[in-house]
Amino acid sequence: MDRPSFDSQSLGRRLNELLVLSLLRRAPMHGYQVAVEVEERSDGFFTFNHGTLYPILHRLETEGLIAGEWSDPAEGRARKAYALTEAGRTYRAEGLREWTMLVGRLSPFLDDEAANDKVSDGAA
Amino acid sequence: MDRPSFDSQSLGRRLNELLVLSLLRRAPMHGYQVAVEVEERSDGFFTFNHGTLYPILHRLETEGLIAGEWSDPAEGRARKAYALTEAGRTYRAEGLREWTMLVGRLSPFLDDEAANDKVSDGAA
DNA sequence: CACGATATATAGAGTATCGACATGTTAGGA
DNA sequence: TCCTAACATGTCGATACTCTATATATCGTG
Repeated sequence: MDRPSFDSQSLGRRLNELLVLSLLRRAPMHGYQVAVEVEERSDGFFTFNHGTLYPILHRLETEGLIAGEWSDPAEGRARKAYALTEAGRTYRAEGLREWTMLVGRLSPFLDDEAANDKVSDGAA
Repeated sequence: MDRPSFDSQSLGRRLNELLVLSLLRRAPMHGYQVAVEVEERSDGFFTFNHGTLYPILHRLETEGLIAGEWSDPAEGRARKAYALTEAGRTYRAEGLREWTMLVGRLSPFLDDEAANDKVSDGAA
């Protein structure tokens, strides 16, 4: 039983991937569009620098989690639309579970008033 | 306008700090004890490698968020007990708010079924 | 007296984001 | 037509953090 432990080093990367995969889940998008959508839909809370986003997309594509396809050259400006693959869907679901677990596990550490009440593993 | 935005790069660091500060909030502890408590109280989900924990403690002390005090040499094994300072308490509260905000902001991106319901004026 | 657990500390390696730079296209106004 | 801004993708060096391994020293027990 590999009890899922927490890796603080890759947390940022995982979260960024989760953001991208979740956006692509609704509909295929190209890179620039992903950046704009994330920023707009979060009121500027989440942002993607180009130097961050494109390497992420390349990585996800290399790993087979998303599939990129260049637009028809006849259709004007060249764009690469990314679609979520089956593996990507699975990966996203797994990442979502892990995120939820992290939030849940962290909670008792953060609000220790509640923890005091609940987890009195011994009279202090 | 300092709308708090999200910094994925320092997320791991912030979370580790939040864990440490939250533990120290209950009572002063020395480094080794922090590592043991975190691991025990989370059933092994969170762990602190020594090479990770001690630099964190040094950093927090340098920034005045915790105050370390060496044990009385007469009391046997040398230990450095860290206590949360006033600044540390403030910093922890702020970090907690930011964490809560992150979780809240991320939520609509992750479960977009719910978002679908909410964004479109669906007659639920 | 040797050994493992306790306790703190540092150095080197690896990895990922960030900011800057680079390239080319499309649409609109002067 | 020319020029500018927005669109669209891409790469590279600097930076910053954790992780693994190593080092030192004390305490209790057999």
